[in-house]
Amino acid sequence: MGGIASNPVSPPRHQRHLPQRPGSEAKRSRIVEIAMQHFAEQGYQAARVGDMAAALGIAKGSIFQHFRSKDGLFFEVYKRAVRSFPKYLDAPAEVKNRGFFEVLRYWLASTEHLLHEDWIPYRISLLGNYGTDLTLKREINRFLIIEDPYGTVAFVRFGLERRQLRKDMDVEMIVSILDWTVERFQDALLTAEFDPGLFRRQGEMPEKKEARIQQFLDLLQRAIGEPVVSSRNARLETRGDRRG
Amino acid sequence: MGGIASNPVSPPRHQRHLPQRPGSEAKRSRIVEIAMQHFAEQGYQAARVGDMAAALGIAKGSIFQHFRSKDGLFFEVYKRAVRSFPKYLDAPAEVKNRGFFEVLRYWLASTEHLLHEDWIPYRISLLGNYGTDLTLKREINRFLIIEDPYGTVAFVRFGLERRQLRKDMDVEMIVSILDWTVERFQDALLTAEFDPGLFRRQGEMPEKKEARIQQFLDLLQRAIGEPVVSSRNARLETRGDRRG
DNA sequence: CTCTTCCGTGACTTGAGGTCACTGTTATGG
DNA sequence: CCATAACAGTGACCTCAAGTCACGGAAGAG
Repeated sequence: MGGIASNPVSPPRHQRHLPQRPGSEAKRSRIVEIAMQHFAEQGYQAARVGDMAAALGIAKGSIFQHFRSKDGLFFEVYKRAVRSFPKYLDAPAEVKNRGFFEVLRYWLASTEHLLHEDWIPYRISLLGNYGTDLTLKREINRFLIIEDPYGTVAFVRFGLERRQLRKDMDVEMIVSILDWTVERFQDALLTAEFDPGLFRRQGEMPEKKEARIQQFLDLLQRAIGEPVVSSRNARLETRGDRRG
Repeated sequence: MGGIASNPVSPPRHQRHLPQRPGSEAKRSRIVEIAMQHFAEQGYQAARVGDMAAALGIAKGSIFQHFRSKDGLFFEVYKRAVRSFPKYLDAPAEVKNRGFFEVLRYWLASTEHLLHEDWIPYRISLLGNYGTDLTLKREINRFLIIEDPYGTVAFVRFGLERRQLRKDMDVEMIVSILDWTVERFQDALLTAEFDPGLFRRQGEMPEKKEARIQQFLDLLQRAIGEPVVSSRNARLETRGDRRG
């Protein structure tokens, strides 16, 4: 060493400093908000950081002062979008009282409505799931595991406590299956009208939508639901039982 | 607008002419082959068209004579990769004789092995499914629907004929479910060792892999399998029936 | 051998992400 | 109330990769 101890400028890392001043957080937030619009409207690649800066009335460089890169900015946008979604157990109490699969039905049926109100975060999550680089996707998945933003784990526990889910599978497996299929089913439902051709199959959705949801719920119930034993203490009173 | 279209389609005027000379197809093929390597190794964004040209010993411009854009080139690469995979019903005859779910088990168990032999096409399909732009993904999905490269539809028909799949669901629904879950399950199995952290959950895979496959098959069988009616001409002799 | 058609080329253009030395701006301290 | 330091913001600038094009050479056809 032997340098002058008071020299604080020694860091060879010319790492850009993260904002620290009070008003800074608000600015970051504004950037994220505008960026979300742009990403949602244009897609990841086509969205231009320069345009966002222009829309904000600031210099492009300023954006890179707050976010290391376009990827980093998108990641922040993605996190905000996903956090804005409701969790499974945010369903109304009377729905929750009717049990696991009714909660699921509730969300499947109302997603479309929520989407019409505010399609931007949905589009962002779609981009994050299917429309970015794999390196970013890795980051995103880590986030999803850590935060569990839809509260899937808690929801599965809820189902297990109510004895509506099988106990002979690991929780992990159930959570995975639920995540995968619900996500895809929802995407198929939604993109059928918003993004024709983006997802496969699931032809027309006019008024067959409810029927599809029913079919899907039945399927899930068979797959991960507690089996109905013909002669035992079947506590079915809380289950929304209908079957073709 | 700006579709993906790899083949420069019918120039409206004196646009660049598409290749017609005999040796041209072979050259196209060589480009796709090298491009596949580069995309697989670097990812979509990081792969450089210039590098591919250099590796081929040709000029960068030449690549753009055969493929309209990087996107178009990737699309061609993707198609080749996916077409190189076996179809469900390509399983050995003795496996097929054991029925639908045994065919599934066969592929799930052997995918890892196939992957070790040749990981490049697998990586490409991963990129196509999760790591490119949404516009490209739309093109990809159209292709998957039209070509059905894994023969899922035929496979489901096979299962229906053998009365191993429920008849109270549309074929489309079964195909969708199968596509979704198998794809994700496979990705989770494979990336667990090839791409740690890319996919969610499905913790350690050491020797529990077989158990996981079994669990997954059981689950699928409950979900889409023909229900086992206690007292009927249950033709179970061909089913791999084990249960915890 | 010549003419036409095609093919490959590489220098060039375009344009987006990202950087940096500098300048205003705001908070602290005497 | 000014001096000083730390920071926020700037925009000209850089880098680098996709995509273009006028040209020269090669491969048929006659």
